[in-house]
Amino acid sequence: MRVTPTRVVLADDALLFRQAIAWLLEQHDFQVVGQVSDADGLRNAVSALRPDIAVIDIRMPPTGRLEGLESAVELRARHPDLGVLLLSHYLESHYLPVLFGANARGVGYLLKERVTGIEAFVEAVTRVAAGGCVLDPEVVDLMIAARSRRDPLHTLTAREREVLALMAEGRSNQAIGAQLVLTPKTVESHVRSIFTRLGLAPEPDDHRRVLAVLTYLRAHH
Amino acid sequence: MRVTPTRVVLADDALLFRQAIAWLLEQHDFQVVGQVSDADGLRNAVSALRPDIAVIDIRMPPTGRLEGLESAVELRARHPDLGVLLLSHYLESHYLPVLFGANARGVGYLLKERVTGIEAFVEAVTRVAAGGCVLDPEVVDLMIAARSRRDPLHTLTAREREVLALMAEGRSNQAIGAQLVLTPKTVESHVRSIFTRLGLAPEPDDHRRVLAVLTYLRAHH
DNA sequence: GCCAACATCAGGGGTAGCCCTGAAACCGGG
DNA sequence: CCCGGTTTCAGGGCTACCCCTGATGTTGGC
Repeated sequence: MRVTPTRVVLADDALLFRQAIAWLLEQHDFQVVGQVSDADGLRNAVSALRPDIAVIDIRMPPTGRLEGLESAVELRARHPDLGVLLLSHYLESHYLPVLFGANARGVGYLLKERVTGIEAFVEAVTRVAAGGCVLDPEVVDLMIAARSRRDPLHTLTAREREVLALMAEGRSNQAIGAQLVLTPKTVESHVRSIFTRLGLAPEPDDHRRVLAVLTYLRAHH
Repeated sequence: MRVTPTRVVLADDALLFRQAIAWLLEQHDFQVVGQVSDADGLRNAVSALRPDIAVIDIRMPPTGRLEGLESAVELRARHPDLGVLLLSHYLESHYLPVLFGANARGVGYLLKERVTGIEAFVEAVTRVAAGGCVLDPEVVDLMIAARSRRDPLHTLTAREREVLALMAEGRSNQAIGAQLVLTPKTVESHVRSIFTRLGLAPEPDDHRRVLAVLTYLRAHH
């Protein structure tokens, strides 16, 4: 009952891997309309063939550049309806925000070694081609981490922000407790909670109280 | 052999004192071209008579205003070559920075009760009229105190600033020692020295490490 | 109504960061 | 040449700040 099969363009500089994926996809009723090995080819193929989805391998270290990611960003801007599924060995965090831009429709990012099975991969291609969003859990973790890096104070509770504000004024735990009417133990409890929430693990080289104050000051310009 | 005597304008609301100073200066080959008793008179006299120097008494508490000081600031801005010698009973610290502004050429500030002798006073008038700078030692003390309040880091040694810079990055004493090749004990020694130099007494309500970091950050915008 | 998150606090323990004194080496200036 | 300031460090002590677990009451959402 399939009227038109999903049209796929494959981008990968490794011929073998490309062929393998193409064969795999065609076994699952996809139509691989083009295979390219570099960013220019990808651009041209998408413009000429108008596929439903581009499956792009980001092959970077140590040889290649980030051209896969860069052209992915470009493609999403130029072809809003195009699905883009990225495959990578590593997690390239730098381009994630710009890649998703405003919306996360028709985009995917999978880590190769974490794709458990063929079914999961095919499922991902289908979902992305249909405008869905498929992200490796690790990618999700990293993005929320990045968000909380942008405004780490939003992860704190109101009370914790009060305590941190006083810490940032150079007050001692004793003084904080006196001002907020808390026992010293409770102040310590809040301080500990602040540390963990700000992602400040107890490194021997860090003075976490100062680091917490610094993040607080940065968030308040 | 004096071609033109130094031309002086005297400003003081007390007639007796004014006359006494005028007589004293004329005994020492100065030419007192004008005597005034208020700020307006001073302004007009300087504009009309173009003296080399204005000797101004700041007569304030409890009656008068700070008009002497204010007009002194104004005069220095309007007449860059005019010497201005201020006489005061008290030390008025508030106007000192704005009084000196960019340069301290042709300006003087003496405390009456600390003028030891007539020779010293005459010498001061001469120096200021010639574009020099005469300041009571107490004034100097107060200015450097103000400067060290404005930039407390200048009171630190080079090594202490290195340590404080690392503290301001949230590093622990251990990490600081490792980076600067110091034993932990030496780091502690520097930290203690930084505290005392920044005037951070061991108050139970203060977290001095944070306070030291804050002053460091303030000094670096 | 229950569960999760928050806020409060206690008990009990470790140690980094602080205190003080003292001392040695160096260096520049009166 | 000695003297004050800087830099380096040790010994010895104290406690504020940190860790962990666990308990209680409150709140808000499903």
